[in-house]
Amino acid sequence: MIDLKLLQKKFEKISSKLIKKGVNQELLDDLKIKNEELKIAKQDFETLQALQNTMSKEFGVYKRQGKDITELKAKVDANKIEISKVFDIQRQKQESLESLAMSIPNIPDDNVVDGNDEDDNVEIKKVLTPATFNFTPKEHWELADENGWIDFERGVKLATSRFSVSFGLGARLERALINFMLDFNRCRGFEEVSVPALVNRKALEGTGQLPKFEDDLYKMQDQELFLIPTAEVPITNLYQDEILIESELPKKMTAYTSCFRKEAGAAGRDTRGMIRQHQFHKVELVAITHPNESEKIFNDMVECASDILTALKLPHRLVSLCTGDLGFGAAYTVDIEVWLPGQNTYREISSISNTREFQARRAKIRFKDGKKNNFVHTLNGSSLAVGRTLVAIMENNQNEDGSIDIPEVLKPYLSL
RNA sequence: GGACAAGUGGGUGAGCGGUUUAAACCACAUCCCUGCUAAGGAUGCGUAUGGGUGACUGUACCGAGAGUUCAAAUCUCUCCUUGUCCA
Repeated sequence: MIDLKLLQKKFEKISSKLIKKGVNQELLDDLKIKNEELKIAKQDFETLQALQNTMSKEFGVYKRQGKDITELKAKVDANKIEISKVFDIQRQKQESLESLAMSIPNIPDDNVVDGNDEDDNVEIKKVLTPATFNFTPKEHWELADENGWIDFERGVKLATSRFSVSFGLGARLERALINFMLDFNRCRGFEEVSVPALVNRKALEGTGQLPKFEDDLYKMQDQELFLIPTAEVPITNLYQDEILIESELPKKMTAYTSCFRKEAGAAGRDTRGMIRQHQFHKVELVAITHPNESEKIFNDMVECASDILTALKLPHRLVSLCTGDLGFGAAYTVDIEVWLPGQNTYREISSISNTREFQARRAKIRFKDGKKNNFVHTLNGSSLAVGRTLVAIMENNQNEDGSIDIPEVLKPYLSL
């Protein structure tokens, strides 16, 4: 959640930044007015409440002294009716402010480039040069099919479209990639955790998927539980409602989970292959840090994900997202895009974001900063999307006969 | 699935509807005394939010939510969680 005090103080500056992220002006004006109104309503309520408390105490004194209480009771009763009226106003304003504030995205950092969509993102650097093929490279679904690694039809049979089944070396490669990535991250100081794949509403509100993006989540029918769209949700919320000791920071964690997304807004996009599936494997990095440290750790996380691709000898590039392409909770984001020769383009394989205190404020993750409690910074990033990594391996390592070279670093994981 | 019990500041743990302004102890912080593998004393010490330049102060919070009452940690109801004993 954005800092309402800060919004109030620097309304022009902050609202202009939020508008660049696609929030409309009226919403922000409304938020400002509601915030001011709530303050007044609260004061009204609290004044009456204070009066009520004093009178109640007086009541006790009267009784003890055996005094007549009829007059006092009349006053108290009248005040009580007034309180309930004022309280209703206050609560209604509180609720409407809260629901509005929860749907406002994070404020982009100053150095995020203005832009509307992914076309305005800025390339930071390229790593490794794509190989040239002396034949026309195939797309991964052809290769997956030829090698018997992935069966898209049977995935549809079992569930619905955008589900697939991996077989044999394809399945083993996925598992090898997961283990390789987890080990790699562990060596970079990220503690491995294993978390639930179902989480409650509060957790999703904490990281910002709710209340706005419920349409993209799979929800249980008989319980208020959702399948996680990313491990970021359970890992970050591990420390929800906690006050951490400064010396415990940073907390750096990595986890492998399946992720589940309805892909509600992506009808028609990437319908072939395993680029965009409803269920996919992902190894995630999350860091909970002191505010002073978050930028440094952010860079570590980008480097970690990029180095995994380098270790796999996969050409990729780093891209800084523009304001219009930033996710809901992110203050700034670096995407890593891997080269896919079959598609002759770079495709997102990792997205690393610093949410600064946006999620911490929502999930109430704080640390003792001297005498005061302060919000931590939370960061998350994929390292990496497993399915897309497999796609990249297939397309980049393909030979003319359709066979695929296994990356050296994975061979120990495959007992090859 | 059934029966019973419990949930109180960082921890342990008191709390007859109204001197509770949530005791006490531990931990922690600052200071004092002492003077060296110690020990003792004083003070402070929850969270959120509003007002005030500030000292200070208002309000809410005792698992969550509702109710009874002038007044609820305390009484009632529902739910959640944990524990124990059944199946």
